[in-house]
Amino acid sequence: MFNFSTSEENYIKTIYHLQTGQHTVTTNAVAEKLNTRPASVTDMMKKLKAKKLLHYQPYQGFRLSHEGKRVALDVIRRHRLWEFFLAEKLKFKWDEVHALAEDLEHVSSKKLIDKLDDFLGNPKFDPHGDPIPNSLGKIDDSEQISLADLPMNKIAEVRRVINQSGELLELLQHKKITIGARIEVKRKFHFDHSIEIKLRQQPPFSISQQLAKNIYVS
Amino acid sequence: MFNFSTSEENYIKTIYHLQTGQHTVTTNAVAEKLNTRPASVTDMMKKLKAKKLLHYQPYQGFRLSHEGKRVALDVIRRHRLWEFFLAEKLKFKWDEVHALAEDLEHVSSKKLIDKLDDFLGNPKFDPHGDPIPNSLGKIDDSEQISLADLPMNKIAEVRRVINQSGELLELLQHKKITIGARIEVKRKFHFDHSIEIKLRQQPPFSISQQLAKNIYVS
DNA sequence: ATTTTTTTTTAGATTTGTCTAAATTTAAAT
DNA sequence: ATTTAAATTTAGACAAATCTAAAAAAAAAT
Repeated sequence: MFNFSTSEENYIKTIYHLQTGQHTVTTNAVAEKLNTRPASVTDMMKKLKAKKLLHYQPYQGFRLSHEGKRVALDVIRRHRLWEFFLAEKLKFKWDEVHALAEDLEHVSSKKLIDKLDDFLGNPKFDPHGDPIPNSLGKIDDSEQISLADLPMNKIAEVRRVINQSGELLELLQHKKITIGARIEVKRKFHFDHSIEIKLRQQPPFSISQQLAKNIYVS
Repeated sequence: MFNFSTSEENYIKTIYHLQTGQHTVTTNAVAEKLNTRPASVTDMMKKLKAKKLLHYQPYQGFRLSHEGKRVALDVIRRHRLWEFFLAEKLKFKWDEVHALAEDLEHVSSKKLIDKLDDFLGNPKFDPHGDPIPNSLGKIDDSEQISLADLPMNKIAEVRRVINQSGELLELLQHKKITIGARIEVKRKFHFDHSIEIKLRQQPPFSISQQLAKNIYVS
């Protein structure tokens, strides 16, 4: 386990997010994401290649190495845990937490992050619904779908809510729909697309399509 | 309100701690505290002088300006709030929090720190017993004395406990002596220097001199 | 198959914060 | 009052991370 600069961590994290499937990540894409110039990206790629954090041949784009992914997941873990902390404990709005977590994520004491994780109750998803890697870098990759698209009689877990308005939160609270709750669709009414759902220890009740679309489960 | 680099903040904070009374702060003293070389200190002093954060004439030492003190208190506020958070919420030992807070203190969003302050219940003292400046930079400068030295029949407030052993904490918990509790010395026994104390809503009871010496009040 | 355009890299410069070694100033000692 | 020692500053260099402008390579268009 080595230590990386804030700048290195930002590049690694960005590449992680950009690299999906087999595709190679391009210089321009990274430059745009990080608001820097392509030349700066090339400079950093040389550095990260020398540190064996990514595979890179000039003009051929790059991909993170195994070690690079490990570092990326570590940064992402820190980021998402801080986001969770900011939203859950400090009552920041969902759209405010990202920018603050960008700074906090670079404080990299492993012990600090693991204790923070415990303090927060080992959350599995951040306030945006993105999964939080555990201390080994393992990430829950189960797909999330809208409750409106959940097949009938399949039990799923509430992961997140898209809309962050006070009105929605009030409604959820009243219906006792909380993050982590197990939920099941019992019926679908085609007339208005409302659905009847069932929570544990409760009789079934129905909710509007509008609400269902805002709730994501997996 | 401007923004300062981590390095600038560290210099300002260090000078604040070193400057007591009328004395001027020396180049060597700062260099030693920050583990840098005197030449680096001189370089930074020029920079901070240009930013009007301190008064400085070559070879004459330096003192923070009004603005410099404001910045210092802001950094110190952030540092001590994070220390409180780490000790109180994440259950770090008192001797572990300082190093971590050194990193966290440079995340400087005012809103973040004010929300953290509220979340922690607006603590007045950090785990080492040092006062936490409020968001305006005002600091509680009341003296702290050992409970063993508190005059009789004078009500004081428990500020901190020197020793951080589990044994001591266990004893304090049993006696229900907590930070912030109002406490009063009722009698002093000269035989063994034990003292009889009284807490609110409780009958008086006595504690050993050894314990009293470890409790600081103000 | 060229030419043109786009992408990427190189070369050289800049800023911040640091350093070493030498020069200068101040303080201490004789 | 000099000399010596200690503290401080200057001069010049370096590493990290960035930039601009120019060169080179790859991709797209004719």
